[in-house]
Amino acid sequence: LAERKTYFVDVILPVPIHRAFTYRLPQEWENDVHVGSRVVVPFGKSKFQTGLVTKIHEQAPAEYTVKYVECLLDETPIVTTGQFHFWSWIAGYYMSSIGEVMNAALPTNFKIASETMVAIHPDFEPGEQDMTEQETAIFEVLVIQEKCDLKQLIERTGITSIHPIIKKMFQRRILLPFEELNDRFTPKTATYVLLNEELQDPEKLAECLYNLEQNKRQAKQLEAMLQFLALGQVENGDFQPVPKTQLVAQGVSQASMASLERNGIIHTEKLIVSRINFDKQHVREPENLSEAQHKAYDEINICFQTFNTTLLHGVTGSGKTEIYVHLIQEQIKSGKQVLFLLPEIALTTQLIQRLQEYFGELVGVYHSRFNQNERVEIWNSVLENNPHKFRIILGARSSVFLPFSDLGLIIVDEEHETSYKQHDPSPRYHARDAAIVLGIMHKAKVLLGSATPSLETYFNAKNKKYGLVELSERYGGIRLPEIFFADIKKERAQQTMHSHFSSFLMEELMKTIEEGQQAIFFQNRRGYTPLWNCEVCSWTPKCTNCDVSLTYHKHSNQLKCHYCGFVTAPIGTCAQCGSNRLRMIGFGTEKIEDELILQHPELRVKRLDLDTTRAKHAYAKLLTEFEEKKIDVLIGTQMITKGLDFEHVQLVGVLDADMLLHRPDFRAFERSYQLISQVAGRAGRKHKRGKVIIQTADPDHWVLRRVMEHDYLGFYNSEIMERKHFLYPPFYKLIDFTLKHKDEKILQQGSLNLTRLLKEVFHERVMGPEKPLISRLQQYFLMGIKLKMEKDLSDKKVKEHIRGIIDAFYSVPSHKSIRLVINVDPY
DNA sequence: AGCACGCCGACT
DNA sequence: GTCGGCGTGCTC
Repeated sequence: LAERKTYFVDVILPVPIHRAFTYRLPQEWENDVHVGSRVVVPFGKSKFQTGLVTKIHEQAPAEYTVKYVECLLDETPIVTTGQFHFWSWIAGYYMSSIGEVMNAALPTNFKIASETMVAIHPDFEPGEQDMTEQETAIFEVLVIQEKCDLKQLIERTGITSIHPIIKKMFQRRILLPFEELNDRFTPKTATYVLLNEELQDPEKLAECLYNLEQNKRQAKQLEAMLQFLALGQVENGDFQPVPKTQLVAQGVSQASMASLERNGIIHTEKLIVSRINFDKQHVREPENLSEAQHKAYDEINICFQTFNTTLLHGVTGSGKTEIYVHLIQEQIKSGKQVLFLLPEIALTTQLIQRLQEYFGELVGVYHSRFNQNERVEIWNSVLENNPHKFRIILGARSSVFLPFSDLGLIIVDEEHETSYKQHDPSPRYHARDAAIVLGIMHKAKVLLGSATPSLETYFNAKNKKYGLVELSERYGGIRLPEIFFADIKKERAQQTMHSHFSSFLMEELMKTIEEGQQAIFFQNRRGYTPLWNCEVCSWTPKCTNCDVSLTYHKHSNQLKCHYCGFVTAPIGTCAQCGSNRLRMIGFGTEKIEDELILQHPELRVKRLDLDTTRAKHAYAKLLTEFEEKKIDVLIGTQMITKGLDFEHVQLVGVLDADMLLHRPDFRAFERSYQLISQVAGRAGRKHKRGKVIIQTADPDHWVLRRVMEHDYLGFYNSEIMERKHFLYPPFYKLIDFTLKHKDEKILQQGSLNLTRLLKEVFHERVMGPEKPLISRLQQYFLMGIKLKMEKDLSDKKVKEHIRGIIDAFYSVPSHKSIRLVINVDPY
């Protein structure tokens, strides 16, 4: 009798532990398990988790008793070996665990845990499928409960080994993971015209058309019907719904459609316009490139021969997108996959639509706030390298994690955007930098695009690490806006200020409105007043959980903490000295809105910031209203700077440039240059040059001068000198350590100890410990330590050292309760 | 990161 | 006397 081998699997679990977990594999799955298959495993005292198999072996661990794999979810891998390499790079470089990377990479619906909610599949028809006794038991619980997590389901049904059954029920589309509907991005609906059911039969349809033809009074209806049939016809002779707007565009009148509906031939329905499926019939050829665009396109291709990564530095409105489209087209022709990265907010814009018009269903949109089932669908489609679907992925930062196997090109649009850097849950990766590494792994080319490149990127391009292509001509000959300064200091002295508005700005606003045009006011701060201040003792109200002064929101009449969400009622008297002389310092979008309305009640003023776009559809609604000229002045935070083009914006006002410039952060000037240039780019139309007015107390500030002259290179040259002088990126690499603890004493001691340990290895490269700007967040005191390192230090060694130091740090009992956050390349 | 186990204060 | 606070240590 041959001896049976026992197999074990090493599994990645979504926990911040730098260790592999070994499980024993039941015999029944020995032949089906693969590296890259998901398994459900017991983890901890009473929980289940989804893990990913990284290794199959026969070495039984000696020091502990191994648990069994509970359920094998995939008979074929869902993650490629290439992805494992990429994940390890992310984990190593950004100092997170591989489990955390997995967590960021996999769509939620891939992960089944004890707390996963399941529900009955909406398409499930009762009686259609035979169910076992156990399946029926599960089903019945869900009939009553609608949704239920797996832990409860085990309790209610008494089935101990529930995962394999759930897995089958998912596959048979009886159940699905339950997902809360996301309000902000609910599916877009449109009215569609459909053929009535009985006319789907070709004979009936022919008869119907004949009848229409016979009756001269129904000529219009016949015409409408023929239009409809032409638009709706698909290859196999069936008819699909046609958008009503499309029929109207073809000249079909509402009246004839209504008649057809009355005669029982057609009907209309509100249908969801799918974001990922696109009608093949709309595919059209990309526009031809202008001469300048064509030149840039050729240069990019030349750069790609020598460089993995190339920067396309194109001024706003130079038509970078058209160049991207042509590059994508080339990749598609040679059968390659394309990844197109965009900042989170830009994903809601016209760009998606435009690409879908060119590439139809080859375009897939991958966005954390889209439906999770759609995400799984895209994942699987990319994984199987389906040549007809989702060859082009348009996505936010997390789309670098898709299972590409044949990637030819990665485009990172608006490369300088800070939202490419993940902040909160670890891994704190930068999608642009990760994309470059991904490109190298795939031998794919990477194109970075921006009108205002990050210093790092431009530095690399200048130093021949990346290719560089400049596109300085605006498409269609539209001129860059003219930029002026409103000297706040002077106007204050002359008393010509109208509250926060200079008379210069107001005069220009009135001119703009008289000409029937629109204006955008930019103030990068929401709320009403960021600071209340007692005139007597200079006390300010602060958050009880964070070391942050509270922002007053007038509309809700609340004092809010923008860091933890703490809310309290406004106070009339100083809590310290009891005086009632509280004055407001600074201003946010809300106050701008209020005062503009107060001064000009005739203007239609709206505000676009986090507070006004939280509600369902609010963002899209505001934009449409603005587009339709139902708003004269749109006041907004940086949300309005992102990739939106409005036809009628003639004036852009930057209300407080100084606030941007004087932030205590080494990137403040860079951010200011980028933000102001971006808002400025919103001004101007086909026939008239736009105007930008920047309110500042220091109109001679060199950064503002460079903005005014549209002189990126000049800005870059000065700023890069500063960076070099003060040992900042791109010359030096930064790693931030943040320690958190509820007890300030313990934190202080811990910070000093960690600093000492770091200094033993890194010496003068260690800065701190220092109280960060916000020294308390959500009841935790914070302490910061910075590491500034020469670029040529071995990254691997640096991180090995840091690992060792952290282990040494946590071996001290009193440090165990201190939380440590490491941020590599902080933004 | 969760989460169970375990040791000290304010309540029936 | 207990219920529950969150400090500590573990997860194959």
